[in-house]
Amino acid sequence: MARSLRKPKAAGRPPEVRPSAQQAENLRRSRRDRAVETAQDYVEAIADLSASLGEARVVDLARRLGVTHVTVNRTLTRLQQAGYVNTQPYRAIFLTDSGRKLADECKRRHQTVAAFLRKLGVSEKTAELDAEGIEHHVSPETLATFEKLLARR
Amino acid sequence: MARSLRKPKAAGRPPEVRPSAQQAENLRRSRRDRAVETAQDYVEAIADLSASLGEARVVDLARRLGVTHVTVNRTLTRLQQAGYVNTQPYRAIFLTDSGRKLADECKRRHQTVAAFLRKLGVSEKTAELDAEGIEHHVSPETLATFEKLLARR
DNA sequence: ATCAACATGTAGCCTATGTTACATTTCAAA
DNA sequence: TTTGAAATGTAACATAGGCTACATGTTGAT
Repeated sequence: MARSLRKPKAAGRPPEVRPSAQQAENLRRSRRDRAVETAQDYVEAIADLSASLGEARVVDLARRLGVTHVTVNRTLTRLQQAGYVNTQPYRAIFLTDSGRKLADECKRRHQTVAAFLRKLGVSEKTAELDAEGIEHHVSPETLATFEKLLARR
Repeated sequence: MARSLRKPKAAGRPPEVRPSAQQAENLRRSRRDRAVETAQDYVEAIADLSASLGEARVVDLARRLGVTHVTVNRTLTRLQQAGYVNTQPYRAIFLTDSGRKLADECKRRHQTVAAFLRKLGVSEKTAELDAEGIEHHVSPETLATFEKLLARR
């Protein structure tokens, strides 16, 4: 009843390599994306806080992101290595040009996704909630489609 | 120029507790969701492989998910603890009732999202790619909206 | 000018998810 | 029936992202 562990020499399945490989690639990308999601959430939060409070501090970021200041600290170290932020001990956090650019892209994408969902009839709260997760997985093509549909009507 | 580290006693910002707290909660949820994303990807893959090959084996899963068999192995251990799969050493992997139910939900959600994107005019390939990442972040309300719009027209 | 309270930093621990390298088991074929 | 290649399992390591507990720095108020 159970299939053998080894596939028979010549028999085997047809070369179903493509679909599986394609899916694997999709999932791999999906995972790889996760690595940058954090960076995006951080730079976006830093940009917002800088705009509303004049500067971004560790505690504010922690509150905003829903984590402890320790997590914020460690992540900031990596973001600095990645060239997105400038930090000095006990000082406020500033975005680099690269960080600011990323933040702008993220904000725009987030707003587009949220606006699109609202336009579809999704409630304000849910749209915001879902956009938070979805925004990181929307390709340029899909984003463009959203924008086009938002412009119409 | 730099704002003080401590906020002035009474002055401070207005109780901007809500927006920030809400955002933090959204992000927290977004993160929490990640924990189950893996389970969903796995049970979905197992269901598909079982359907197409008669059973799901570790190598097939690894190929399909784009990871090594080691990662698959460890994850399966946790999925078994979570009650989604049944495994025995050197044997094929089987979904429990609970696992099958989860897989069905995921598949349905994935197909809905992909179909919705295609209907918007997104290309086949991109729709599939984006759906892979988006599906895990679509709330029941948004999914229902997608389905409603798919039914129309 | 002092100092207590708050912000920030550090040490150490945990889980999830990846990896490579190597050991063990299975089974189709010689 | 033997056997070797493929499948599976295990050991040991790395990174990302959480946490608590504790140490250190800063500064508004006294």
